Amino acid sequence: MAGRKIRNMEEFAEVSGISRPTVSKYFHDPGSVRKSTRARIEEALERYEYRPNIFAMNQNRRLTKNIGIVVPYLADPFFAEIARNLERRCIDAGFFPLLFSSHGEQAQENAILDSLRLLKPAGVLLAALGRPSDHDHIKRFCADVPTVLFDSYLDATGAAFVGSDHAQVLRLMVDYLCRSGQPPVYFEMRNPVNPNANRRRAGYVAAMESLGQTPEIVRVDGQGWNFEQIGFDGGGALIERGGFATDTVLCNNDRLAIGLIAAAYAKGVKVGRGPECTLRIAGMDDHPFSQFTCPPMTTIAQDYAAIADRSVETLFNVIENGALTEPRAETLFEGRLVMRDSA
Amino acid sequence: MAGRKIRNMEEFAEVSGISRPTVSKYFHDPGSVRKSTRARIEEALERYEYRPNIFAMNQNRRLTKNIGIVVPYLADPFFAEIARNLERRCIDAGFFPLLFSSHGEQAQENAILDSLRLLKPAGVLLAALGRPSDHDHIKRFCADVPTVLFDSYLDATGAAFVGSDHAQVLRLMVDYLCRSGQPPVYFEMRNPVNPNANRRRAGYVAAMESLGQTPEIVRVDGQGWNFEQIGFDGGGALIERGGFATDTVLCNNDRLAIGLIAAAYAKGVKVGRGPECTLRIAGMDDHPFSQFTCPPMTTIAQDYAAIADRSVETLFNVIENGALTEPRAETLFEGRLVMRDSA
DNA sequence: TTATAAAAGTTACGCGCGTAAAGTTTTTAT
DNA sequence: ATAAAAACTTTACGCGCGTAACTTTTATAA
Repeated sequence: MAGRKIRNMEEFAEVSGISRPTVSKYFHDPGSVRKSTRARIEEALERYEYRPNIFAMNQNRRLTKNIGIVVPYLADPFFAEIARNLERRCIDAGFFPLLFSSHGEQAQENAILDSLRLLKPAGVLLAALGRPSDHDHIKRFCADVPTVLFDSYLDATGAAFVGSDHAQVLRLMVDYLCRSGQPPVYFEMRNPVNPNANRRRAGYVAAMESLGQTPEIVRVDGQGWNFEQIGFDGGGALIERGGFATDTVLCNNDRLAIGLIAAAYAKGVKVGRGPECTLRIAGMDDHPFSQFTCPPMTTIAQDYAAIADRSVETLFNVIENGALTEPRAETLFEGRLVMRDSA
Repeated sequence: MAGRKIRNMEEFAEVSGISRPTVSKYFHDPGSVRKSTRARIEEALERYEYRPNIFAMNQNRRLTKNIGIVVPYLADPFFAEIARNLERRCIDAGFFPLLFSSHGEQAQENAILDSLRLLKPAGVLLAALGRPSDHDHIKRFCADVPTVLFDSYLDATGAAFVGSDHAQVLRLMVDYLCRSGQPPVYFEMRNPVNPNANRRRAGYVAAMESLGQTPEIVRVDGQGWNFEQIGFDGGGALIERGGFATDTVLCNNDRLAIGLIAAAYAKGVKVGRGPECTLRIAGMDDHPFSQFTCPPMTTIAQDYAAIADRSVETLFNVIENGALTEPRAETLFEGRLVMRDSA
């Protein structure tokens, strides 16, 4: 750690006594150079603390080490948690993750994809906005860059899809709720920005019908990603107007459920399974905060780590071998019922 | 929107009938070229949809348009929300934000700073890990890159600091709690990773003493950033062992309070100000979910938007004029008491 | 119309690195 | 020891763009 400052690979090659192309090779793959050469480079590396400029590297490389990660809304803890898992796995695999949030806006999503293209990423992990997305734009992007879609389903786009099996998830939850009490009413936003809303609703309807129950859907107004607030406001109004068709509510996602549970508390409605309770509320996602609602929320856990693992793994596969299967590979993870006290 | 694909500025210059250097000038500042030239370029721009490669631009530019944003832990909604605000403001100002999370690890923070240096960012907005940070590493970085620190205070590092006035915040909260009931016990983690823990504790002690009260601090064990869990576990154990010295608890931050409120609920302890309540719990930060706890949390709001605004504004100032003031500028925002029902 | 300034074009080099080709040295195998 | 293979060095060019120096064209003024 000393001496002159190293400004580029040329200078570093000089002080290490190795030619620049060989040094370049070393950084591309340390195992590709002779042991004695590696030793000399690594010794110099300790003395001079040089690191190649990753953005200059990417200029000529066919395969860069950049991985783009795009989520629709990063302030949503679900995506924050997924992103955290994805980043870690990319780093562990020697890649350089770059994280972007579309902030719920199509223009932003498109802009991110455009910028990402310039970064020449080895691959991209994309959770699209869903309905608000510019599908053509995304498709064009996927044609140029190896892309694995996750969480948010877009038809026939990208090299692979990793998400959750909403049909199974809803069946699981609806089964449980019907078995343990009154059939659930489904609670969602009227204009859902959440990318999976439609599939979940369909899953609910199918599950109810297969049990011989009539589906009952309640929709509340609200714009944007402030789900808790929307659940709180809409739920509160509904409770005041006499409550739901049954004593059981299944929310489209945990954040909506968090709002609804808070609304019930505010209105003095006891939530839970106990004898003195008059409302059961269930969510979906096993949001990081759902275990801290009062009462703790019964929900369906998505295996964040597994989704992240499989997404990254699939992407690396696509990067190395190209999109193998003609109809793109789709991995759907099953959910796990997390029994807590709210339903 | 048609014709051949434009691969670089050279090709675009060709189809627009303008020389490449002039085109380059146009992209640097559209107003710097003749009106007729600008018209021709913009016309070609519509026909061919070309955008310069931002990462190649940055290679030679003195001042790039990249802004690095670094937060200690992005899965924490507080930082997610701040990051969202910062990103938006950078985009609006024509910059290109790049977001990184240190994931609570020093090695990660250092690696991010190293990579960021290569991006030749115009400036960096850094919320450091705090205690776990490699202060020397950060200082060296700040010497090379215009950096505004925010939220997490590091002594004499960076060109400016924007954060909150913990002394004022604690005074406000302690005053309120003492005035409205028993004096608060302070609840925190034994080994806080949260960067502001020390200043907050000091603020608590000072505020209590100025009111003639004896500070009482309770510390719970726990590692990492899973604050709710730590608050839940530690708080639950404390409640079982007989509770706190007074009936009022002030938590180091909202997330800890969320856990503690959940623990109280689980143990059947009524939280709030009402006559039947036996525990008051207050937090700090006005975390996005704090209004949905049961009961809704009384806390101190930090003005996310103002902090983000000022941070970005300060950074732009530093970028344009260099670090003006010798002792770096420090902006401390006051908090606002958010009276809800938990205390 | 002519002088003059401003803008645009031309040419050339540089950023930090990838990478291919050709020649040289070292290692491994025979 | 000798041949073959492997690893290295040298040389040179390219990525997409910034930018400086110089020449030519265009706009403005007198």
